[in-house]
Amino acid sequence: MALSHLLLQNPVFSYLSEDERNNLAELAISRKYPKNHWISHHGDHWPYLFIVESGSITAVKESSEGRRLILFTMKSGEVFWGMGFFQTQMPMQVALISKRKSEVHLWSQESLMPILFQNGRVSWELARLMIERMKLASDMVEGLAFQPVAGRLAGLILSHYGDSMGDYTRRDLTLDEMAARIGSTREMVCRLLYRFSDDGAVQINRTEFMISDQEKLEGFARKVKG
Amino acid sequence: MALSHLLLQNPVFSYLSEDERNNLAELAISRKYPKNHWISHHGDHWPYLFIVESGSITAVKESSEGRRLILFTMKSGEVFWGMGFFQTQMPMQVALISKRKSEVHLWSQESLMPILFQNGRVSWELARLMIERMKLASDMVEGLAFQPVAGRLAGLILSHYGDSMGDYTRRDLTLDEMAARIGSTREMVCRLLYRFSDDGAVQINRTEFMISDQEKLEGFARKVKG
DNA sequence: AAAAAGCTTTGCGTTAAGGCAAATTGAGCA
DNA sequence: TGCTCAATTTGCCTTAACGCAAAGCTTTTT
Repeated sequence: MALSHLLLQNPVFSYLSEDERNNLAELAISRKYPKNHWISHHGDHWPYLFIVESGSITAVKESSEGRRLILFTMKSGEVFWGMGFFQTQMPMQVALISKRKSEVHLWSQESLMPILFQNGRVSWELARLMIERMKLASDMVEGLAFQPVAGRLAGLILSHYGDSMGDYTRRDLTLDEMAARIGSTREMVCRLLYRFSDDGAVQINRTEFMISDQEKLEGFARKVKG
Repeated sequence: MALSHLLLQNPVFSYLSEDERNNLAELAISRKYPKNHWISHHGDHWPYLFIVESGSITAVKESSEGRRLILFTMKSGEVFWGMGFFQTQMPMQVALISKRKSEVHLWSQESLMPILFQNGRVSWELARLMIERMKLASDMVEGLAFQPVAGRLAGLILSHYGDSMGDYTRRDLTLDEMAARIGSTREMVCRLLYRFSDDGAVQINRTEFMISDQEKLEGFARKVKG
């Protein structure tokens, strides 16, 4: 069965004994979501922890004026939890949305807590995972506070298209998606892409895209406000 | 002794047995810092966890252009840790600075880890504490991404001067400090304070300050970009 | 194949945020 | 008391970041 395999591979749950793992697999609630399903909303009480089986789930913040900020995306094998899993009164800080047809396995706080109390190593590894998320949040704060929009966009391009350096690739992120990842607007993103192009850092047309000068793009990414 | 008392009061370490707590107290490294001492720098490898005995420690990010962002301040009884405490390779994301003469008790990763492995409840409580920090980071991200500077300043005023609603108080934060807490500049803060004053939300002069209309200030705090 | 829907691109005007420098004022100290 | 130094305040000017709306392409649907 796929779940026990996921657990065995997992950097947190692999520290359970085989029995405990089987027990855990029993307790799991498995859910399938269609594309673009809202799994939870900002403000919800949602005391669950889950592991992604397949598909992809994004964590998103939304402003009352309709702006979006995409914080991160989770794929197969990744673990996430609602704030309410640890702090009973605390509501969700983000919405969770399945970007594609996805399957996840959930545990409620009550069902998982005994296992965590019993097993310090697993709790520890969970804490390590939280540190990684903290790092993401920390980087986001730093970007928003110190970098101009152009710098954040350059960083996004490098991390997202960094592999296909020098080749023309299909543009697989819409302007709106890019904007939501850096906290800006589609128009700004469009203008900046062509500014990067004017500077020779990238080549771009309506459907394709290439990083032509990594150094230059890194230069943009390093620029700070002030 | 003060440390064992701190540990007994602490929401994390109070779950240790008395023996374990005494053992923990033995292992602690106690340090006194003068005012404005840099305990660690951004980028350091700093694998420690600590509890504040007295004074106050602030966590700060700095940009290469000299901008500052104050993330939070810790006082007596509060616990914090460097990223390296959990993830050996991970450098500090913030600098730690003692704002006043302060004393802290530190534990290195090696000395504390066995206790955490052994004691799932303590690890769990530590995870809960991390969730609280995550909430702070989450709020900061939301503010930076969605609120204009005026909104962030209004929020700061409400949380910092909210107690002394309606009374003239000494201005105990400099413009630079306020600016560093909301990710802006002293000049902006100054102008906005007087704009709030023009709108009747606050009263202000060079040395004193009063919230005169809480509702109005909350109105500013609620405004969002877009 | 035509039409609709969804993205992308760009011109134009506006506002928020910031930078610099000079003037002003307090607070602490010689 | 008078002086020094740090913090505050403000005028003036610049730039970054938008917002809107009109085109212009692609992709999907009918």
